[in-house]
Amino acid sequence: MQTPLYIRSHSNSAPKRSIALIDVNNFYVSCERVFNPKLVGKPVVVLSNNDGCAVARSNEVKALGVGMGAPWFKFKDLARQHGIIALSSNYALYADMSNRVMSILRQYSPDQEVYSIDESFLDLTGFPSRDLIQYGQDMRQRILKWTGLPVCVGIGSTKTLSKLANHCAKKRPQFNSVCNFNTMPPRELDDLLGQLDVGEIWGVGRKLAPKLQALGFNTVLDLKRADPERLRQQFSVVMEKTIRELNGTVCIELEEISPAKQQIISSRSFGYPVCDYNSLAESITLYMSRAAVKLRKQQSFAGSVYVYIRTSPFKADDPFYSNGMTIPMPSPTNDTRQLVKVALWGLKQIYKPNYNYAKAGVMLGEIVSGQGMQIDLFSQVQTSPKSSALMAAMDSINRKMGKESIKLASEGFKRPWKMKQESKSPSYTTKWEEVPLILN
DNA sequence: ATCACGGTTTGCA
DNA sequence: CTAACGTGCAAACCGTGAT
Repeated sequence: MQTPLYIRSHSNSAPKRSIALIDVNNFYVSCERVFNPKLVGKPVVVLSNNDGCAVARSNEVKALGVGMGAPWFKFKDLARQHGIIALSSNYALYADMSNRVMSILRQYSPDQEVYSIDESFLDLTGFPSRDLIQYGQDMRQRILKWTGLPVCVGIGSTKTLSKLANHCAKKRPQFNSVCNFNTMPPRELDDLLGQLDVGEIWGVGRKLAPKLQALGFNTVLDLKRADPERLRQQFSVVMEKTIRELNGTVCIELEEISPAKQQIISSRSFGYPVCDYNSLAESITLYMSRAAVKLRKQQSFAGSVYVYIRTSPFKADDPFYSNGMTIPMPSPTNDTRQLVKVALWGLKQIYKPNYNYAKAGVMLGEIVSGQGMQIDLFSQVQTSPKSSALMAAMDSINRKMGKESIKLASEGFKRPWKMKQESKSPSYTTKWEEVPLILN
């Protein structure tokens, strides 16, 4: 079970970095296929919360032209024609599978940044560069064997380059799912970068790509050769960093410990339009409870609360209303009850009857750390021992007994507004009662 | 003219 | 059967009032 890990050799001069980006192919769809092999080879999409739009597509679905984020009701007909199987998202399953993948990857380097639910950076600097392709193949094999999930590995000297290498590993069969830019001859690499669209670059999206193209930067190579100073004027410091990273200068370091959030959001669209104050109040209570759990998990305190509600911007015949307000806390807190109370007060201020509300949410702001207590004299965090003991007890019970075993009564029990999830798979790995019995 | 601020918009994944 | 378009975060941007 223990595979030999390379011993990293450190030289005194700053070595060329080897940074790997490992990412699961079509992650949510692949998770579903692990537990339901009938889905293999078929066109499958996973829908966002509320069964709103496509957030993961199998290759078969991509081939049918369904874009990322396509609204479900708009391609339902196409789905029927081609037998696309649409599933609601099952975050309990994906989170659990993600944890398994991440802990396997952790065996391959002491320096890991978990970048998203399905992506991880590993710093492989000092590992013999020519062997890294084999090392990457090793990761792939092990993850496939132990979790059933297919991954691709991209390696480069910066995070931006490793992202691009990963893209090549996925799209270009000659790389066989592992692509190492660092072992390619410079000319060959530039030739490859010259074939990649500028929009493939990490941080260049829907808006920036056309702007860059208008300036004549069509390929990754074009941007790599751009003048970072000049583009910084025209765009921003982020663009300058991107260009330098394309040239192999590390500007974006691995963040092994994720920095504490400066703001924490919890919001949801409703399954059905909501008009009455009480339903809104229930949902706000629930969202604030979740936000407060996140806040305490990073051991912080919030100095302000933002609460907002809005109708659907898509329904032309319904009158539109959107409002929100920020409420400063007298002193930073992480007590659910106090935060909920303030949020509900805010809701009362912005609520107007007779609108069809489609979404509500809360945001915690002016977040300060509870550890360093980097707070000025006038706003000391004052947590009564009673409050923090209660919150700690709540969190620990919910950790042990499952989410929301204990909650405020005002969160509501019926939740008629709760989101639509019409075809969710069982939580195979986290809920016994949902696992189907297999007899014979 | 410049700054700090808060609220809003933009952009990305 | 209806009607139906996500969420979380940071950074940039922008108007305003104070200095």
